[in-house]
Amino acid sequence: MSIVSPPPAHDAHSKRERRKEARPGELLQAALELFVEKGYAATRAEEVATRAGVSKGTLFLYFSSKEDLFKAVIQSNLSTHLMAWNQEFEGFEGSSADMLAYGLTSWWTQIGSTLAGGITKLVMSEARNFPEIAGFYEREVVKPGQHLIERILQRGIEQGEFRAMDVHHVCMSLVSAMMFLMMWKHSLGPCSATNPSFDPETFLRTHLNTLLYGLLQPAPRGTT
Amino acid sequence: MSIVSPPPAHDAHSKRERRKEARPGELLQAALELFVEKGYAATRAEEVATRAGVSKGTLFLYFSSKEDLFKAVIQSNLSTHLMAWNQEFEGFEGSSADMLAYGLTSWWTQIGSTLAGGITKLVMSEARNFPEIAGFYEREVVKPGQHLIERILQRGIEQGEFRAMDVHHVCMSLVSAMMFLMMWKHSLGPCSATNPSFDPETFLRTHLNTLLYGLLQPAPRGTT
Amino acid sequence: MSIVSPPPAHDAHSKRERRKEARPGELLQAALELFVEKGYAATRAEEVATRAGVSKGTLFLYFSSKEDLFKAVIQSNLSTHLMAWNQEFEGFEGSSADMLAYGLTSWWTQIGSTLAGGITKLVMSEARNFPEIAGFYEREVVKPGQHLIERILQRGIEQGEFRAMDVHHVCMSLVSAMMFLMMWKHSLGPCSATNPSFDPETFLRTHLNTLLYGLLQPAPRGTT
Amino acid sequence: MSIVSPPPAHDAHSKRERRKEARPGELLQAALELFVEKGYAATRAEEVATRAGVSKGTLFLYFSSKEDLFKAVIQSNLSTHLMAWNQEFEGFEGSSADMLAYGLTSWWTQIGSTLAGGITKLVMSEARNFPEIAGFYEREVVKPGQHLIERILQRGIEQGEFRAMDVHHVCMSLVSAMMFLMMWKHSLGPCSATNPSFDPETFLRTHLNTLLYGLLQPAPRGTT
DNA sequence: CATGAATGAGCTTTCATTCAT
DNA sequence: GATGAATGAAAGCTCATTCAT
Repeated sequence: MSIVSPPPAHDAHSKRERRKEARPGELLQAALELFVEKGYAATRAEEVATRAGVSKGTLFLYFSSKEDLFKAVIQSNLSTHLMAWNQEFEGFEGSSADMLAYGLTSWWTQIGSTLAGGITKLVMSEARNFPEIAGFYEREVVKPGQHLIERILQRGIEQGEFRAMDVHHVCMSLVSAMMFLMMWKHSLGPCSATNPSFDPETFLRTHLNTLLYGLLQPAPRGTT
Repeated sequence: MSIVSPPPAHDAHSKRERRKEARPGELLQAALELFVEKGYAATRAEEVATRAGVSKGTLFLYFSSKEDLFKAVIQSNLSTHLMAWNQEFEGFEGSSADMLAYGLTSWWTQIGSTLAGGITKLVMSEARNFPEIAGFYEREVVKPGQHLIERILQRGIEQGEFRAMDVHHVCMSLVSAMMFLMMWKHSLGPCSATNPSFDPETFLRTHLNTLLYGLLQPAPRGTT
Repeated sequence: MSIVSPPPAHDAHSKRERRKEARPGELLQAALELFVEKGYAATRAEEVATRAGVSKGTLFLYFSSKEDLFKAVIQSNLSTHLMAWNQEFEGFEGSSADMLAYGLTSWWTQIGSTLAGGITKLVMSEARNFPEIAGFYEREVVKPGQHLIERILQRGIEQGEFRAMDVHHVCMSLVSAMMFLMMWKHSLGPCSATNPSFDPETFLRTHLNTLLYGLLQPAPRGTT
Repeated sequence: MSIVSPPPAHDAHSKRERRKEARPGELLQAALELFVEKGYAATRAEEVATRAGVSKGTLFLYFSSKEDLFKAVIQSNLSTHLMAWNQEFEGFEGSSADMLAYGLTSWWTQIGSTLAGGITKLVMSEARNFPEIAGFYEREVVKPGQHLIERILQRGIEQGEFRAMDVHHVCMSLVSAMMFLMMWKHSLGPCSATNPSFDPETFLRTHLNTLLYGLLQPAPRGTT
């Protein structure tokens, strides 16, 4: 169940040929790890090749340039979990607040905290240099994700759980927390010895709770 | 009306000296533009110089290295604002909620909506490759910024406006919205024609309101 | 018959591999020539590469920096000889005076009269600017060289050939002659048409003889 | 009695004008010190100017280039002490051995150990790049120096103190010790923590004594 | 197909030299 | 004359890309 889709191994082929077919996937996996770890520019083509167990030259046999490799890495790794979540949404029975909590938790476990989270950071970092990728990412990830969250919010309103709201912008508030976590995990976080106690899951829970319950004292509410 | 270094007030100086005083500001402005536009690593030192109307060598007359230039860009565009805000905080008379609203608005007007907002995206993107800059940014911007917000939240609690909360994590919720805006504006935003209706100021207001008042219906409160 | 790295003995290799094995030697030879001719600082890395028949980049494939190249030049031209001489010393049967004579002659034949002699001049010239190289030279060449000479002198004393002496300083007297020759050959010598009759080998022999037998008339000895 | 010839100070001139006339001398002095200390290439033109108390531009008012400055430094500092010694030689009454000892001692005190010694090292280091200077140095310093030493040796032979010898080469043996000292003092010496006990004057004395008395045991002399 | 030696454009930084003031 | 801001030619080093083997 690797993020990278491994090619099916026809068992009639020799080991060597199977190896050959796996090459692109191995290279993509190596590239993914390194790009996430060090960034696109700072990753040398040879490193990718070495980690994939091939030589520099071979890399360029499968990808015409480093840029091409980058695009392939991103695209091959954006088969999002969104479809699964969409289905879960359809059958969910609990409150919409629970749904959000469940969604955020799942997201962090399955995406945010994994290499896939690094891809988001990568895409954000390189978007300006690779507009094509930015567009792809928005179409494949951002849009569907927003749609799902907005549906949950809408459901909450319709069921009387949530008060009326600007669904789109509230959705962004939720998304912002997720993006924040990914950027932190892959940018400043690793560079700072501070905030060592910062715990993503606690943050997510706090964020959601604050959004749900608000900060103001119940008492003086009507007063303001 | 540049954010960077005010024009010289002395009028007795020769044309050349006036140029000299203006140089650092011109270079910082050029660097800011190019860094935000193309990224730090992808911007050549000579480009910065050229855009500032000087030669390569002159850049290094004012900044000892490209990295030094980057730091100066951060400092002149962000650090200074933080100091000003800290002072405003001291004299602020209104409610803490107003204070947050005022702070977010000021931030958007003076930083978020300007090129300076791109610096954050820049730093996040390059942090792993330039740990020293990451450290510098954390020391000069993140820490002071968090400190300021947390003080406001604390003030709200002490004055009975806000309920007890995990100050640090709530602070992050506010920060996440700002960071989200900056990433959006400088990463995916410019690359996608979609979300044209997305309005940062409305988003900020919505975000703050949601944090303050919560999403849940007042009625079922306490029930959940 | 180059001093540097013997030609490959393996004959099963392809043309390309044979080149690869020869490269370091070719580069070292080119570097030696240019360094001696123009000085270390005044020699551009690319010149060395060009003279060795390769491109700039290739040089750095074999030597991680220009300084590294310099060290390798020292090592391949001087350090190796010292080790050989140390071994010869162990098996030498003749008188210590003969040993000195043999040593000086060998030195002149194998180092002093060759380009390798220029290295010493080179190191002396650049020592202040490249302390690390100076240290390297002292560790690799000066120390072992002095040690060898002092051992010979010591042997002479112990065998009753030489009278008691300040071994270290007498060693320096021998070294000074060698250094003088190298400085002369590579500094003033080539620039002056004078002293055409100056013959290094005769000088060395005279120097050693004078050191051995002294200048004073045997008669008035003890009187002074 | 500075090594650098200070221009005569006409007292009718104003202080400023006197300053102006002194400029070249001050620049030469500053350049001398820095060239000796750091070498020609490693000394920046601006450093020289700063040490002389003027600006970069002014340096080029007096010397058309750094190279020109270098030549001027060397030439203005080679007014050797040889004339004085030649005169002392004429009137010397003691033994020729004493004369050599006295000469070497004086030389070290007045030249070898001073900045002038550094000039020699400088000349040796840069001779290949400045053949003109090398020639100048040989004519003005080397030749007269050799001539003086050879005359002393000749006198020793004629007076029956010394045995017959190859005067020229023995002269070189003496010179080699002096050159060795200067190179050591200005090259490897300052870079090596080793040989801390190395004392130039002791070395010179030992060197001369060894040359005079030889190393071999008096007893087995006729035997060899 | 796979390799890895070789390439060379490209980048940051230095510093002698110029010239407007 | 004096100044010092500005210049731009180098130089060391990296790394994506090529291609002979």
